[in-house]
Amino acid sequence: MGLKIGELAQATGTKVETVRYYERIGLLPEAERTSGNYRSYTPAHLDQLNFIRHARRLGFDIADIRSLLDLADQPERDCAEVDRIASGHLQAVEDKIARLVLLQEELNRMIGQCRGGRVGNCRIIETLADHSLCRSDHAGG
Amino acid sequence: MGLKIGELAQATGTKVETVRYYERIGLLPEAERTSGNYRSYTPAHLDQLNFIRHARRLGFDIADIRSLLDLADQPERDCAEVDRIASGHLQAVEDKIARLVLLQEELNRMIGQCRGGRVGNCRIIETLADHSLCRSDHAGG
DNA sequence: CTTGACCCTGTAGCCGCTACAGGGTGCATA
DNA sequence: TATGCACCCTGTAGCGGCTACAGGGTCAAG
Ligand SMILES: [Zn+2]
Ligand SMILES: [Zn+2]
Ligand SMILES: [Zn+2]
Ligand SMILES: [Zn+2]
Repeated sequence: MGLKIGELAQATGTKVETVRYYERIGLLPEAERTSGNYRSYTPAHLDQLNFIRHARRLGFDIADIRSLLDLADQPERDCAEVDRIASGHLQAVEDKIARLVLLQEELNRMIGQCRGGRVGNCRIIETLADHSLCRSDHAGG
Repeated sequence: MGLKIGELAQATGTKVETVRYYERIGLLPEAERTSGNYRSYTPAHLDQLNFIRHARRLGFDIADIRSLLDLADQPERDCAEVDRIASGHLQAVEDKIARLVLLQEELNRMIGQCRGGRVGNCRIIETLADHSLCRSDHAGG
């Protein structure tokens, strides 16, 4: 017979609750049940969960993973859509990095201007109170 | 009299609902009410909300902002704690950047290996299915 | 026959908002 | 005076991606 949920979880580095969550949202297909109502997983479940977890570790969101699983199920299709999803995600990652680097620079500047002493004279507090002391926009998003 | 919530929101680039949310969680002090039960904000509220929004735009979480507001209220104190909070946040930002750069590299590799064609031969799908095709750990966290 | 590790369902919480629904207020205009 | 409209009020639920219970059932070992 198949894997119990705990075995599947362990084999994929997932928490048991997360496996159940994936089933609940329809990301992982429902497993057969044993006579005692335990879920019983197949190697196909194992593969799919590994795919999901790997994609998650690469930062794909669940909607993207749904699409990717769907595509992976149609091997005859052109992979342009796969490429589009991956490239879109890469772009999002790059945007995030760019925003974080702006924050990093601004925080470095702020912290570098603090010479110790009292809060009343602290450049960090002053800068937080007044964005015009910032160099970059570190905008919103 | 003071500012209405919509005016305060506009003046600080905040949504009205967000202002009420900050009040609800105790981040922004409660405003006086007019006879018609409208909130009426003072310049002190304006300053504090600007501080909060700026800190948020710099990525500080609400717990940190609470501490920073608390410290800003005690100008005689040593600013070491301020420094500690800001440096801790900077460190978190740098960790995030490092993780995202790993993802970026791995995604770039994946995408670069796709030569078009069918999903059944797509390197992106293959890599998602098998982490051993990855170069880095792009770990968890 | 009991212990203890595992499994089940269902629900609520995390963060930082955002988005209603369903009502009240206040001012301008007809 | 009535009507319209922009704004305000409270309360609650939803987002994503889990995580953490509570309160019960199952199963193998000793
Ligand atoms: Zn300082
Ligand atoms: Zn700034
Ligand atoms: Zn491809
Ligand atoms: Zn990998």
